[in-house]
Amino acid sequence: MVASPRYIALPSPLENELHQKGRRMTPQRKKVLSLFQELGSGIHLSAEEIHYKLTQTNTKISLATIYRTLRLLVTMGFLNELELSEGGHRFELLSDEKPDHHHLICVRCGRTEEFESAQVLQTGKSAAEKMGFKLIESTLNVRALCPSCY
Amino acid sequence: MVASPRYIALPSPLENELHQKGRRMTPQRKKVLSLFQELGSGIHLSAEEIHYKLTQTNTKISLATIYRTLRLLVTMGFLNELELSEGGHRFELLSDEKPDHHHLICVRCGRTEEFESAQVLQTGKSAAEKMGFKLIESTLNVRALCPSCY
DNA sequence: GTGCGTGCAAAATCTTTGCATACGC
DNA sequence: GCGTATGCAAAGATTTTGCACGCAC
Repeated sequence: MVASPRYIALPSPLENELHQKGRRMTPQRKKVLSLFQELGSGIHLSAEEIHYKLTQTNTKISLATIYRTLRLLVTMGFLNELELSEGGHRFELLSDEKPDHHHLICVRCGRTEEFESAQVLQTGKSAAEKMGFKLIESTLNVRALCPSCY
Repeated sequence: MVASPRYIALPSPLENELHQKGRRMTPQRKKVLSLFQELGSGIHLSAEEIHYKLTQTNTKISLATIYRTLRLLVTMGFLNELELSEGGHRFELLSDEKPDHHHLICVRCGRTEEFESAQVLQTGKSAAEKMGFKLIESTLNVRALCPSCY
């Protein structure tokens, strides 16, 4: 399946958001978000990996700033924080094209595939309603072994 | 028929498992598993919480031993390791009665409820099949706000 | 110019590990 | 008694924070 990359609007949504809250667009923040956008919405990165990749491209940024930026971007809804397995959290770009995507994780090699399911959203919704909770999101993690690992 | 009140010390499943692998049942391991069994299968504990609770009941056990024991019990299939939110991993007793249970988590106060869903199992199964993976388990995490938090 | 953001290093968490001792079997 | 398990403390790994300086606006 070939999902054609969609073009993003002219004024950066991140910049707009920041300015509305009296905060600033900086080269570091731009770089972190750009990295995710270049790699696409199916990619999961750790703070260390982001640091490494940006350093490779001659971007000067400290790990502390990356952590602060990641927290900011998650709070603002640009990134999603994942807790799939050991070795620290990972982050992925949130995309309107895939509002309801889930993870199929190979427990041996860590390979991760995404899939979508409207059913899951419905299940989460009714579970939340039944207990009087207000749904934010549902995430299905499927732990499995990939073809190469069994 | 009523036999004389003789108490036969039945070896616990954990003890059996351990002996089969040339390992040992120790008071510490007994205590950790007992704690989970006393609290029931819907309870999620962190290593620190386990340490605190056992220390409260005059059990002498080090945090390092708790970490080692938790890893052991997860490997042996007695406990399940959860990565629901920040602040470290949590563990829960695995129970045959609830093979397919999921989590409804309040993102503000951390309150966690469990629910079951055959649908989810099916969704995970077909996702795994479609990619040629072999399913181990599916876990649905529903992030939400509980009635007290909104 | 104001005050938010960054880099640096130290601190805070959470978890693992080396080693000598204790103890289950 | 043999060899695994434990306790302790130190080391690791990951993430946060205090502070002075720099820079976006």
